[in-house]
Amino acid sequence: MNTIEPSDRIGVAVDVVIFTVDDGHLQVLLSRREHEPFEDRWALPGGFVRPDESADQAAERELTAKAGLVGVFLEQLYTFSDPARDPRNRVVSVAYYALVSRDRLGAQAGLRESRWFRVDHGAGEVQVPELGLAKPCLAFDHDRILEAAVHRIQGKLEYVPIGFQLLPQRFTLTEIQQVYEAVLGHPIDKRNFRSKLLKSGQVREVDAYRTGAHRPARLYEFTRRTF
Amino acid sequence: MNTIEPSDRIGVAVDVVIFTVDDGHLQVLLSRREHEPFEDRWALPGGFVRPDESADQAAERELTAKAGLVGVFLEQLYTFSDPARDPRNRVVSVAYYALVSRDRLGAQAGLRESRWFRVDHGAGEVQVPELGLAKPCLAFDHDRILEAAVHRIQGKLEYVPIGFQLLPQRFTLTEIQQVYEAVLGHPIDKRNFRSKLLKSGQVREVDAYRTGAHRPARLYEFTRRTF
DNA sequence: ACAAAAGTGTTGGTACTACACCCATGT
DNA sequence: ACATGGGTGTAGTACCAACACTTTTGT
Repeated sequence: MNTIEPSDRIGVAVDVVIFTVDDGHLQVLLSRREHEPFEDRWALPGGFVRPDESADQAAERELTAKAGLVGVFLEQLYTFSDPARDPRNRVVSVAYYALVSRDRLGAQAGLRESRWFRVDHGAGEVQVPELGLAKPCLAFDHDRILEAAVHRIQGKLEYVPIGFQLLPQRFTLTEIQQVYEAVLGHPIDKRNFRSKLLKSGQVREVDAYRTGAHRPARLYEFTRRTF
Repeated sequence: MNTIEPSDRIGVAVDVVIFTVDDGHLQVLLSRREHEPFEDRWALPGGFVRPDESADQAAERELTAKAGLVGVFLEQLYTFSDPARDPRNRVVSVAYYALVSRDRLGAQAGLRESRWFRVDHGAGEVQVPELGLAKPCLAFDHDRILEAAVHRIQGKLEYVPIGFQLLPQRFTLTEIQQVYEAVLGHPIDKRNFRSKLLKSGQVREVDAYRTGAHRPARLYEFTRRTF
């Protein structure tokens, strides 16, 4: 118990659930696997933790390597350790989730056959409609990881201001409402949403308007800029 | 990236923060380490995950082996993976926390030089007064793990009914209030606490009284008996 | 002029806080 | 009888949900 036997050693990986909101829907970045096991199946971006880095660092590294993203919101989600979760080797996965705004997605997201997929979660069930309704639709236990990540951001959104991670620096109140609706999966009353958000002091109005096909919309920014 | 090199393998351990409430205070079970590193220092009970078990199973096994506890509330907390957290080998620790009622603590808790220590957390700082105020007072990064566990149960207690895990099946309203006060670290108004708890439907009164030195107190039990 | 999204207040109900006195029992 | 913990209600405030119309712009 005080020394580590080789047999006690286990592969440690990170998997990152990268979310964005686009087109009024929650989206997740998936990569097509290029190797066995689960070759050609869609999976969460991930990889092994190196001997000299923490899991947090490994997750950041994955984020940069697989999605070209630096400095985005990233938090640990849960550790998945079923001995059978990888059919070949014993691998424990420390799962993370990241939130990215559309405007930080450049051409990078085309790297390594990876794409954004819409995530639906109407009646409790979390689904990736493009991949069919039958579970599992992802490699390994990534369906479970995705489901846990969706539940986490839903719960967290209600009491911590993480919504702005999914928005550009300046945004309209309608845009932030759409983010909330996409994450929570249900419509929200416009007047209640706006008055609550403004009273909370999380946002401040700026002297600019988003101009478009109709009446221009006032722009806002978050008061606490993190990172 | 598709096969695991020996150099990618890392020791995977679990550490369990076992809480109880006694004497109006939150208490944590610590074991004295019998080996290097940190020999003779107090530490959270823990051990390596075996090749054929999940981290959850390893945590349950530790709970039984180190504290004689079976079937108690146990949840994953966070995974600690700083490469320097163990000065000798690379070990990632999946931390858990457990909640136990005093009445389930038998003579078992004397095993392997382990004892309960009071945990204080008045002004945000989490401290084990008996071990002094200077940090670190525990082995490895166990101070950080303990702190994270205290924050977790404080947050969770406010919106999920986990308080009854720290109580015997039947209890008085004063007893459950003392549990809340011990965990949250501040006094609570008696009338507000009672009316809120009763209105929530979490408890049901039973036809029995706790008799003692003064007026007998009505006993209650939780409506949802888990496990 | 019209289509489309922006913007704006009130009302009723519910939940939370603060607060002080009488009751039942053992000694 | 008294000391000790058990038990109870109300009033003010803050938050939440439901709800519909006017304004501004581009076409």
